[in-house]
Amino acid sequence: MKLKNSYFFTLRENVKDEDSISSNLLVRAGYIKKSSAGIYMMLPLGYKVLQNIMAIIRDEMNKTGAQELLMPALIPEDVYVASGRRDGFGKSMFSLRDRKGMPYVLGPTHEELFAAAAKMQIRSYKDMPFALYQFETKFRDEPRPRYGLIRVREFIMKDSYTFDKDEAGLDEAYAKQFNAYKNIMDRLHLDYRIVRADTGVMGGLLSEEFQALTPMGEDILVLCDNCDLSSNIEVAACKSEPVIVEENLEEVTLVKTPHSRTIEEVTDFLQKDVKKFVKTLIYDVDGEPVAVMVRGDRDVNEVKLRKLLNANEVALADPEMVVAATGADIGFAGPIGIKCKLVEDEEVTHMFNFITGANKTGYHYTGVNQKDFKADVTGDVRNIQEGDICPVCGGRIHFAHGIEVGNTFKLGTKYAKAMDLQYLDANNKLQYVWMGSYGIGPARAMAALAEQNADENGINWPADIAPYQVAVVVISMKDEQQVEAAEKIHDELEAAGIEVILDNRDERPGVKFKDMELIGIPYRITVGRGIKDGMVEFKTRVGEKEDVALEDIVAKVKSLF
RNA sequence: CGGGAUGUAGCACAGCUUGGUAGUGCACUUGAUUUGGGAUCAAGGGGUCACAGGUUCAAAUCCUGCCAUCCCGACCA
Repeated sequence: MKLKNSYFFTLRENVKDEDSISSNLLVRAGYIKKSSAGIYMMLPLGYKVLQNIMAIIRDEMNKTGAQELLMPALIPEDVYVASGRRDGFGKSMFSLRDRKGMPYVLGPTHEELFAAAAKMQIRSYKDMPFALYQFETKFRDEPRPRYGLIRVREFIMKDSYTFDKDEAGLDEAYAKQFNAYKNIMDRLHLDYRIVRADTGVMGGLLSEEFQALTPMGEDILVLCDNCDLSSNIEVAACKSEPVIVEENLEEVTLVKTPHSRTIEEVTDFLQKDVKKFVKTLIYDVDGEPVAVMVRGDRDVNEVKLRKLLNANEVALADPEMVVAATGADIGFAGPIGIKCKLVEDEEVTHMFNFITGANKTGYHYTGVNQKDFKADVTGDVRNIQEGDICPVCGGRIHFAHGIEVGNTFKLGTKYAKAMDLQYLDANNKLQYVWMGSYGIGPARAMAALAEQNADENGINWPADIAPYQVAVVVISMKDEQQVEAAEKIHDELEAAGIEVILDNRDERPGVKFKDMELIGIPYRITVGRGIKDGMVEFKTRVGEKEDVALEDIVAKVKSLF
């Protein structure tokens, strides 16, 4: 590829409406450009990287024996109504009507259509197992797109689906896909962790996420200093510290706490350790108010709460619901005398003589103990924190941040039941098909790689991901000898199947060097004044310069691949 | 969906308070001098000041509405 007369541009400054290292670099380097909120143009350089990533994914998918196909993006709404997921997705589905008024949606994920496809194949247990996959554009109307390619509203996803006759078959298929995902992450050179996660809208038996580690990642990964615990915070179990029993139980005392609503305000006012407080939050659980008690320095984990209560939707209650449940303004809720269901975090049962709201505006109770109220449900409903005890081994917990690049689900028979996907077993009995689904976001992988491999000069792609492996920079386009030699190197490398970019623009050397580093080409050959002595210069993206004889340079570069 | 901010040249911004010829840097064009790490000088091109109304002799500037984008939160596969 020769730069002159090709589509290529870079920007010297950061752009205002990009909010992460990767998106700023990718935009500045001319890989992508925001078209509207959460929707991006994939420009030639970006599309090349994306295709390199997709090629690796496709290769690993094919190795599992999965077959590639392509589903439509435009899907009748009925399909999601039938599976019961129309409401689950809610506003995050793009929906539209055709000329006859028929409601359609733009597919956010494709379990339903794949189940329909499987239905055409499956009659008996002899028709399984098999696996299908696609690279398809997904549409999800995110409330808040951000971080460039990380959280977008339109993106390509590789999704695969496995179909088996029983759980053992699913386990095997899942293991195969899981292994392929590990290979993919390794071949992409991503620094990643695999964590247990919530099954969310997908439902099913098991969910594991492939998280690319980066400080800007939106997901919090719970890791242990001592064992191999690895979990998304949304499902990380908590274990309470050893209990120190306090013998002297105080009596409940009403204390005036004017203008003290938040935990910070009350702890400041009463001059007590925040761990002596219990905060009581009012949640709207499927329309009903539920009070949730956690220690003052803890956060409620809504995923755990939803599971504990077997609920569909959990959200903080609006002010009217809070006032109705507590009889007081927001900020004074407590367990004593609350007029709704009461959930107590397991850790609170180990606390003595603590402080709670009094359900009376401007007042709190001190000296509260278990005997003073009655919880309807007790369970683990808090977020684990750094420094907590590992629930598995007793070691200490620390956090990492990650970008969810891939996710694997053991769906079980949920979709088969919803879509009536059955087969005849060997005993001539109808059984439901066991499904797995597996997603990976190539563009997220691209952003995560840029995030993980950036320095002050730009991106530093792994060699087999970069849009071009080698840049040949001509120092002076007026020097025919240089131009001739550079073109020869370019042509020979290209003939050898190496992706090479020839910077033959009429620019100063500094501009060319900066640009090649910004876009992240791993190897650079500079053809300059040394050509008079038959020498060119070789340099890796982050390494030192090295003089190489012109006749050796092609062989040297070839030997790197 | 709540709170906040911003829309002025391809990019980053100033100008708005106090209405009166549309500005700066980068990028772009031409010329000269340069030429191994984002050159210098000179001369240029490029604008419906998001959009729609209103006030005014006169609106980027004041008022109303609207759209978009971003940030914080909520939400999130």
